[in-house]
Amino acid sequence: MNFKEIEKKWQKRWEEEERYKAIDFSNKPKYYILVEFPYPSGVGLHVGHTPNQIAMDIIARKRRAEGYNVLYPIGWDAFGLPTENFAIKNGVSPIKATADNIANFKKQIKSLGISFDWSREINTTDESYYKWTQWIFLQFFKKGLAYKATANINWCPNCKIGLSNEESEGGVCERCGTPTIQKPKTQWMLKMSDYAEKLLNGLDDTHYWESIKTMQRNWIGKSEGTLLHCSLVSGEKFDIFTTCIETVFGITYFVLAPEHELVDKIKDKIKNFDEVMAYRQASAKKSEFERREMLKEKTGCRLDGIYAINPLTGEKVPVYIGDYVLAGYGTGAVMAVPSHDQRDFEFAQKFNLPFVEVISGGNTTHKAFEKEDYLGKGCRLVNSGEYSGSTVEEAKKAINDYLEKSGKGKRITTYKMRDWVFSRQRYWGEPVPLVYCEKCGWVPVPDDQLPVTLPKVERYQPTDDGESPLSRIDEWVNTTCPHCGGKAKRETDVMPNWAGSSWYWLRYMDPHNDKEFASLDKIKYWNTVDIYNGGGEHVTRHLLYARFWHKFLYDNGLVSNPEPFDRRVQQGIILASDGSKMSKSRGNVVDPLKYVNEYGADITRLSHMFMGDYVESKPWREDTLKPCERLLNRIVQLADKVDKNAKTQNKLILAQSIKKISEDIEDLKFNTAISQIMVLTSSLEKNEQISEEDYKTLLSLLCPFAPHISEEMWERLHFEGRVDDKWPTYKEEDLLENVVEIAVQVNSKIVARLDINPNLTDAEILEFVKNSSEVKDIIAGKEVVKEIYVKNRLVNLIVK
RNA sequence: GCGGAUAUGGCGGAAUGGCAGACGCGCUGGAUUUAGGUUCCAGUCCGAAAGGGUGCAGGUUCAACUCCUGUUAUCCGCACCA
Repeated sequence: MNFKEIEKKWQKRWEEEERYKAIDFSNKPKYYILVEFPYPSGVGLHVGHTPNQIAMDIIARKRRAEGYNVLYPIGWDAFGLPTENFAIKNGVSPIKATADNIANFKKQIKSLGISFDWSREINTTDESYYKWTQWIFLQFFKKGLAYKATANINWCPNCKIGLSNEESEGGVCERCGTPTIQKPKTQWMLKMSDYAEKLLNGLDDTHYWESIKTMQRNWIGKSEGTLLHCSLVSGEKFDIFTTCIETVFGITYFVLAPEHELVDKIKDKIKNFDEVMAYRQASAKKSEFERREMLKEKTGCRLDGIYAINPLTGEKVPVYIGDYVLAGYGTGAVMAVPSHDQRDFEFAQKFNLPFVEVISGGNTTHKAFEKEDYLGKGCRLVNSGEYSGSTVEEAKKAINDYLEKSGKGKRITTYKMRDWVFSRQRYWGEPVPLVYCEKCGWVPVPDDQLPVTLPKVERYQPTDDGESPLSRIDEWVNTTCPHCGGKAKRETDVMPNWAGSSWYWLRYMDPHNDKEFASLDKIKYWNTVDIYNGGGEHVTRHLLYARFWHKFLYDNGLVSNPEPFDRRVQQGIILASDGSKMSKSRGNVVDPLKYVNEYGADITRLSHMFMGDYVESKPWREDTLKPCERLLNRIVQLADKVDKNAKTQNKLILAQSIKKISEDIEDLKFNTAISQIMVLTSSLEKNEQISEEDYKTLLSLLCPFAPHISEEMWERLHFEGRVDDKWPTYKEEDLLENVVEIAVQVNSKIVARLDINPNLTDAEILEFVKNSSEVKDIIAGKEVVKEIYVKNRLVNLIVK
């Protein structure tokens, strides 16, 4: 059988008849399947990308056969660094590089016979697309959710360029190896923190995997605690945040983040200010990466001559700065209770600071007795003044009440999730559609002037002072203020790669609309994405950004549903054969086209899905190709046995297969679904003749996995209609068996396997088992104290 | 350090708390073939057997790959969650 020729024929036919086009407002029930749209890199589509498209294609094809109006679209997430760097290196324009890469990807995807609705293809770098990315950004701006703030960027002092985290991995510049430093830069921010609570609560309305919900919850990081107003002996005030106010009597020092503003305020009073500044500078040089990696060894610096007062005890304690305290979380300052916080414990040991145990019941000689250890265990306070003797829970409440009454502090909720740094000083992104006017400040570009198109530049590199290359084009930068008509300058930063992917599923619903990003009618019809498949690496950031944008649009009446995705599932990463990550630099990228050319699309698809559990990451392997090829050849040969006059002899195995394959597809267990197709095929092969109905069922079950050959065999045998016109169903009664083998245990040990009639009552079966020759002798003369019968599975007799 | 996951034959992997190893790969033997390949048939967790066996140590249960506690290793993500 020449699979490749058949596949070309069917792919052409599907395209001509627009077979997989999703119909707006169809009367059929809708089903929206989304795969993360790929980044069209120069490496080409590789087998790391393809499983998700194949897997969702299987679901899409099954759903269509079941009578759904399926939306299964595809597009390109094409802005961003890889293409920009490729452009710089090779001296081609990113526009051309993107177009070339997309053409390549498209060819590869089409060769696999994925049933995308190509009429809805989108590309984040098209002006007609990013016009709306800019427009949505302006809605954030108009609602006060886009603001300017100073944030650190990774800066290479040698290349004089801002680097992404990826480009400065390990704290060194990827290009020249120079250690990077943290450089403050004014940036656009999106106020995601305003949506923390909504993003948290909204998870309850979704059907994401529980592990994904947990990761999002942890990322949002809601934490309820106490804001405690503290002051230095010299009078200056500062706040700290703690979740463990019950340990307040155990404070033996305070620690501020190195960048904390209080340090500047009191610099005249710090005796060792030079030393403090040196520490601060050393910390600033550390990347996030280093701060994380170096925490085995706590570092810090005492503020000599500075003491703070414990607001509850009035006690005088020293103050330190230390970079284990982060400026961006809480208040950038902590109360240190070394007996009950492990980080404080380590810091105190290093700097020889005192320990005061205030929660009894633990041992604090070698490590801290932390809240995880004492909460909910009825532990009581000690060394805590009037609170000594109270339980932790009582004390927490009483101390908080006292603080609120006395004005020394209050209960607050904080979130770990930070606002989103939304500027990049780069070229290949959506220009931020704002202009700055001396008189009017930041003014949005009016809707009728959108999009602000990305101008052509000669050099794609940022400037030496770290500004976007757009800042070099004076005639572009200089413009007039849309508000007052005076002189103004355009913002030269562009948006991050994440922007275009934060609303793309909405554009698929109405991809050619030039009046709105998508019409509300169509949004109402397609509504929530029913299943969204992507990589585990996007579970926190992309998924939160996307939900954030969607919720913002919902709050402004622009979409009809509060959550964008109902189900979120993820595929395992396909690694190279040796278990390492696939990447161009390693030269271990596997091109699916290679297998399509050699074996054809159907076998390539089957072999991808047969490789193992879809959800687990695994190395690429080729040894699943052969068995899948064998399977298809066997199914083709089986056609010779099809006989118009034959009657079905396979009710049971067919019913079992329909049930198992249907359920397995829903559960993303494609590997076991294929196993069942193999089992069914083997079973049918035992027949001399096969009825048309039986063979049709086999082809329909195979179709989502291997659509080309299924269509072809259906046509060759002149069956009516098409193979995917309807999904096979079965009758419950066909699943009933006449004889079932059960295991028989005595004292939980298997002693026999017996065939039983499952229609007998439980009592009859137990009687039958006890009287069987295999069991009779073993239990003779003993007392049966317990009898367990698990239907159609086993009998366990407990005897004494 | 934190968060999420994973651990089963020579290999990939199956198993609503109920017969561990489905389905494959590989391997062994046989048939077909001038030969190789293809295809087909049989066997294949370990052990001679009694038995043993799902990373390791405990626990719950008539019964544990599955649930609980602890522990180790590996993978992914990360922004030291006070």
